[in-house]
Amino acid sequence: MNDKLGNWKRTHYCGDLTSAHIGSEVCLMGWVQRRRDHGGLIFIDLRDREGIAQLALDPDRDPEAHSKADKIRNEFVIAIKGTISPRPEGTINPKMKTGEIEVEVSELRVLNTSRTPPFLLDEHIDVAENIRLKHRYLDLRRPALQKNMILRHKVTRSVRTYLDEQGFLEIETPVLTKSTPEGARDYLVPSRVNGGNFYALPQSPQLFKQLLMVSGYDRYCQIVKCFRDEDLRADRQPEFTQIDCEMSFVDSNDVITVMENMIARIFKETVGVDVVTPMDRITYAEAMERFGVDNPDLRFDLELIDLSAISANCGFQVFADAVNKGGMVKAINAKGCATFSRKDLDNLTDFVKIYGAKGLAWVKITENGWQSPIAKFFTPEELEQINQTTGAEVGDLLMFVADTTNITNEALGRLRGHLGNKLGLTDKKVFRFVWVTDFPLLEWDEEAQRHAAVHHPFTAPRDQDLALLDSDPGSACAQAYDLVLNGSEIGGGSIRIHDQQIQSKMFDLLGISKEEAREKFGFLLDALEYGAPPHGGLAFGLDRLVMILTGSDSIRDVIAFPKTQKATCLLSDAPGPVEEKQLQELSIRLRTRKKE
RNA sequence: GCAGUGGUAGUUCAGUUGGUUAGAAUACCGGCCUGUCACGCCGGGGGUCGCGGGUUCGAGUCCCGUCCACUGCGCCA
Repeated sequence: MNDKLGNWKRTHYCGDLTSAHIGSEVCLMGWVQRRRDHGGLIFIDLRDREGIAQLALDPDRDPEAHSKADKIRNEFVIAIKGTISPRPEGTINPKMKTGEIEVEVSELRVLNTSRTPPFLLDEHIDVAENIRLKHRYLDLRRPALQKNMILRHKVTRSVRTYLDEQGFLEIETPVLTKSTPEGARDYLVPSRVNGGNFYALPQSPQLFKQLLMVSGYDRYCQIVKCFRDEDLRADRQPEFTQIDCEMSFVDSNDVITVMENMIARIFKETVGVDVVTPMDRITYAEAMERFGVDNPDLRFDLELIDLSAISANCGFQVFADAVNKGGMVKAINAKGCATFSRKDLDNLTDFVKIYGAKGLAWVKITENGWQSPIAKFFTPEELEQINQTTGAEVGDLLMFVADTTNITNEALGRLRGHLGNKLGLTDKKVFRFVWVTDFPLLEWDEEAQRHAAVHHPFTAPRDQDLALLDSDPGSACAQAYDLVLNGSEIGGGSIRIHDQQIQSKMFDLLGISKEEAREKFGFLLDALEYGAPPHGGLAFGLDRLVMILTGSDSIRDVIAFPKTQKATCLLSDAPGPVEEKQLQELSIRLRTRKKE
């Protein structure tokens, strides 16, 4: 059966071996990636978290080890002692990091056997995700995921080193806390001792980090789990990790500077990329105008062009109506895309419809002018005006959306991103950062017929916009900033309100009564009255950041034990039912109970 | 909650107009093989066609329902 580990000590990781080790006696431990049995000679690819090394077992050199190797199968755990030797002439494997050497095995111990794994743990194997998730401990044994986990570790190590150097203190905040109905849906935890009452898991440590500022810990940070009970996406999990920071006696520029230097440090130390600082900044208004979204991907152009002025009186009713009803007409000029087929264009039309656009007008610019279903609606002068404004040249494809401002921007903005991908303009090795600043403070919630905070209710308005809170609150801008990387929001923050009176005014604007504010946020309002310093901060989404650094398409590939789209864990089968007794202790009676 | 895609051997997939015993590759098992590296050669075993119902002489294939995974919309201060 299995051998004992005995007093063997591992001397090297498989992946670390190089020709510099030739002649060394080594002891390796790991998993069998693959066994190649030539009848006489047996090769074993031994894998550990750092890589793969080839073991050579010669029946003449060590018959005992060779006969043990005969029975070894994939994913057995073995330990070997042997000598590093150069591979014979002509058998060097340039595809392997350790391909110049192999281990001449002298002794072999089988530390454990393995059932045949449900899937091969090779790089090139493609397995359905539900099967990977069910056997996550095997999936995590694959080199690709191990690389991701190791890189994730390096990111948090960089963050902690940098923030420590900058004088930040890592302080933990409660995980069992109070439900705040603003924002995302809370995960609730019933209290046994206080029957009928519930804790909430934090959506972010927002209030506690502000309290820490009041307490004088003027630079706080925490790498912290946050929870939001909302539906999942490829880049969204219900529990996720934030790099959370807060600083006192600072303005937006101070926060941005400290944070972009942290990002530069991370990129240098994890992927060896030099990030140029200071990073670009654009205002929210400019982002919407040029890109239609507040998280623009600056790796490519394809900017949105406003044709509202030209369209207001044009002969095409769809365009004119959109503008005259207060909406807008915008276009994208996809250079050289006049070759798109009718089917391509139909697909793009379906794409913009997802975002509420009623359709996508298009024009192919040919030698003979406009080739387009809408060409007949425009006068030659109007055609010329549109050509000039969009910079249209022969071979180009113009695409138009005419709708409300919001729908036009969103539909074309998303189409821009979609085209960027389709046209291969989104190189994953390129990292383009941009700070988006001056977000609106409030947005009008049509359903609730009141203002809602764009960021959160503790975000400070710009100093110059304070007066607007009384006259025209909807046009006030916030001291808020998002960091966008390659079209993905990786972090966001703001200067907070530290003046209790302004905070009260914000609650008024948000339609939160004095009583309600006291009940929900009383402890914060009180704290603001005891010498709260000016402060602000920011939180990065660690998972998304690592996703981009590793080039992953799914957030699940950078989380060790992620959840499915229905927020279940296929490995542990969570969530699951509980004993009736447990429910009784929690004063909970279920409306329905699944039959066991 | 909604829309789309998918679910057939351990795994990745094919399966025509509804028609013989549901195939391939790979993995697995056995045999052979002393320089392979996704080794090779020979042989073998392996299927609740996601689940439930219906139509039919006959369903992997058509219809209804349902479950699961993924992508997106709504949602996510």
